[in-house]
Amino acid sequence: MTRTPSAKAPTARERLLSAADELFYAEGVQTVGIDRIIEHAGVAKASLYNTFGGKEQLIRAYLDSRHARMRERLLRGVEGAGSPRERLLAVFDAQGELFTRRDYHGCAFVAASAEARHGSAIEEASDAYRAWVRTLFTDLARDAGVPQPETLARQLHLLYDGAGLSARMDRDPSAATAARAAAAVLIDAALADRA
Amino acid sequence: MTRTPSAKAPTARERLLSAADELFYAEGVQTVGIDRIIEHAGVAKASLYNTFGGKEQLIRAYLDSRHARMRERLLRGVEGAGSPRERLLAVFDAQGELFTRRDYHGCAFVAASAEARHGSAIEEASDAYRAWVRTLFTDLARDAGVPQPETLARQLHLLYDGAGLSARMDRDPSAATAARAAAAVLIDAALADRA
DNA sequence: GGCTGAGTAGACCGGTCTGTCTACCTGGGC
DNA sequence: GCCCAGGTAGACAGACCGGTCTACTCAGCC
Repeated sequence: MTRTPSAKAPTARERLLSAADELFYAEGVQTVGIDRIIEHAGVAKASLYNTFGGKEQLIRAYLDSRHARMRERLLRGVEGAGSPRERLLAVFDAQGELFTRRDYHGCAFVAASAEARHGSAIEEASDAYRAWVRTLFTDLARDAGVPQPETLARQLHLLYDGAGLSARMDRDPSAATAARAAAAVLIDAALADRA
Repeated sequence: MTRTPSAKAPTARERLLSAADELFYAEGVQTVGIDRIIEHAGVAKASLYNTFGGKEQLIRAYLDSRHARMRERLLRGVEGAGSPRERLLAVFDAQGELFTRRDYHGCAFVAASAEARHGSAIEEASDAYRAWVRTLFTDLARDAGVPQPETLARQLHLLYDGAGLSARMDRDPSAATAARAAAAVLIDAALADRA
């Protein structure tokens, strides 16, 4: 399917995904029209419809690629940390690196879901992303030996969401360190509950 | 200006605001067009432009009314609580009441900001709302006697945001109780830091 | 050398968007 | 009785939307 040429000149598919990633993320999937994307990609309109089938599927592909990149980013951050406790906190460090980028515009899934219909492809992609994050926190919490890993994971996920939202809405990258500090308190409290 | 007739038949302004509140909140300020609103309000198009000047100003008025209602809701919840600690937690209870409503669709300001231009009236309204929430948490934290009320307020605001976001994205109203439990841990930890 | 698949350029379609405008109605105060 | 503010109904403008379609180009492979 995806032959990942990459070495040679980028295919129309790659150019479209790259343009979609840039424009959809910067201005929103509703606001940005097909014409802007094909122009920015330097690609014919027919290529978009032959390759993806329509705007909705292009949005889906854009979100899936965001999911994959976020997964790699968080896992890389986690594997560079030592103790289980530090691995949990490393998630917030990895997230916080994004906040300092001047093109940071909030969580792509939150933005895309804002005006999405119930049951849409956007909702599916968001659900998949959120489930993965939850699982990551749950696995790390279990490794840390807390009595109720699901409970701690849920609380940390709230902080994770809140940090991304605050970094965007308040235009304040320090949300990551605030979330990290709060996470440390919650983790230590959960660890203190061990028998 | 606003003579608040209310007793007699609702004015065009009131009908428009009511329709905007319903449709904008349920489907998004981008998705819902002028025509849908004036039809739902049973009002002529000219009335909208005479009264508000345009869609952007109508959105602004819609957000301002949401802000006012949310402020009343949270303050009512807080004033019903006893100790300073309970007053802080009451914010999450008041927020959680919203989550159980089947028409809950997330934070209106987050949704409206998702695809808003930088510097727009939407951003102004969101900033005002968020500043008010932050001040509420800060004042309550100060009343509770924690050493660094701003720090605790910031952390609780993260949980508040995360709860609203999770209730929407995960379609799970129990986000409020999870946030409340996490908030209790953070509050108690902050209180334990007192000299 | 000819075929094929991927891609290009751009006209075109029906529909929708915000916003403007004209023309008409109507009830309450003077 | 008259006026007029505030409202209604709806045509209209100009832009843009997602999507379809035709006709053409061109590189690589058999």
